[in-house]
Amino acid sequence: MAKIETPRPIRGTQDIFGTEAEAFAHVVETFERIRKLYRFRRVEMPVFEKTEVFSRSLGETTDVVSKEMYSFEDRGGESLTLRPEFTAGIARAYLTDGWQQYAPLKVATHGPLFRYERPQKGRYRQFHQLDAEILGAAEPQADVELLAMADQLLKELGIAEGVTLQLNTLGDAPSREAWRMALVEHFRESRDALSEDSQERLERNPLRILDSKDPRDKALVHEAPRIDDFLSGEAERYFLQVTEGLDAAGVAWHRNATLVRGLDYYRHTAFEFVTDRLGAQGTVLGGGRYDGLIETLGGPHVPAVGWAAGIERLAMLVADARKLAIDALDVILVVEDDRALRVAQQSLAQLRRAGFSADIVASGSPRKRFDKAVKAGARVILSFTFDEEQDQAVRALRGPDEWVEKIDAIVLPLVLAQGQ
RNA sequence: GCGAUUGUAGCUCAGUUGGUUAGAGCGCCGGUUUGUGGUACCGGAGGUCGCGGGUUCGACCCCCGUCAAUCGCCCCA
Repeated sequence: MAKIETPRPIRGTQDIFGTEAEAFAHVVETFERIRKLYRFRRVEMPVFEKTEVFSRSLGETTDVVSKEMYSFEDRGGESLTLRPEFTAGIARAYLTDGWQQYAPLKVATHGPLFRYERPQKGRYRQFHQLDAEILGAAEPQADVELLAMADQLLKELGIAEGVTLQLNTLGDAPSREAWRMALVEHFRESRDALSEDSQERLERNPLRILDSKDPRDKALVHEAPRIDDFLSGEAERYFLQVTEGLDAAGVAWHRNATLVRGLDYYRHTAFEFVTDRLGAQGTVLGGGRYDGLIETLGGPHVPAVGWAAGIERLAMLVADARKLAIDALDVILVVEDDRALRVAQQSLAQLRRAGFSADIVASGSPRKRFDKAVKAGARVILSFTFDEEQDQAVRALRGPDEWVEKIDAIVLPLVLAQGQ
């Protein structure tokens, strides 16, 4: 007889369980609470979109679009793509669902995203992000508000220590373009001294050379032209207002003039919250301003800012910090004699209805059940045995008096009512 | 796509320079002890040693291939 082979999980997907799942839920719950404090509206977005939603807005040459998208044809022959990020889909909805009427609009969401990449620590093919966006707001105050929210989120998760906010400006479109050309010129001069990867980047995405980890590149990056020398007066003023706003809001930040973002649509403010506690995947939350994005989807000029945070990465930090409350179990029921099973089941149902978290041990060798119950770590152990003389089940409780009292008030009447 | 490391019981791992029938702890199941008890002991189920080739009288061990996981490069949250 042929053995049935168990299907394996898809590479880069995760089955999250136990402490990790609790940490994951804790991150999402904290985010939900905080986004309400900042008055961000909850939105639910589709997990897939027409491929062009992403290919147009992220830039055809970016790695995400050119080699990391899960794209497929549906039965109608249309090219669809599992979302690799939230922003593009939200921008699309802003146009197609008439959200322009609510501008400036603050929205928040979270859920799974998909990128075909080699999995490693803190990086998965199906991963999960929190996301917050402000659409239709050109003021630096919007950037500040978003960053303050991110900062508070990390603090309330108890993981702010060792996480720093790296902040930069990419300038407006003319500033960014002038800087880009100067960078290309600078790196071309010493092209042969660059790493192989960076020689490639020089053609495709020269800004990325700036945050290369290769020591050969680092030397050249050190002497590279800085964005500050290319900022227009307006761009400079904008950045100043952001940093002053952060100072006023009490959000600590560090200028990082070599911080760039991977996607084409970013302008002005760019930022990352970074830690060194997660190996190579140190970015825990990242985003910036994307004033040009909505135009690439055929819409009007709509200034916007947003960020996304990796839930898995946040959850790993939370778990490290052991900030999680263990599952509270109020009462564990033990059926030490199967003749007491009915009363136990009755009690279990009533206790749960009364709001106690409760579980039951009623299988395996009866003489070993009590030990199992003890190991469950409940506040109260409620044991059911059978009295031969009275010919009925009897209960016994152990635990702190106030708990025993409350629980017995529910259980005792059920025991007394047996057989009536 | 590239590199490094690792694949032995449900889990965590031993397994000598290649040598009889591959082990332990935990967990699970059963029994004994105790008898209001987180004890101790005994027993049981569970392995094609990731998969496929090769070398050898003989492979968990050596060689090749392959798959997977982990970590890193790239890229990103």
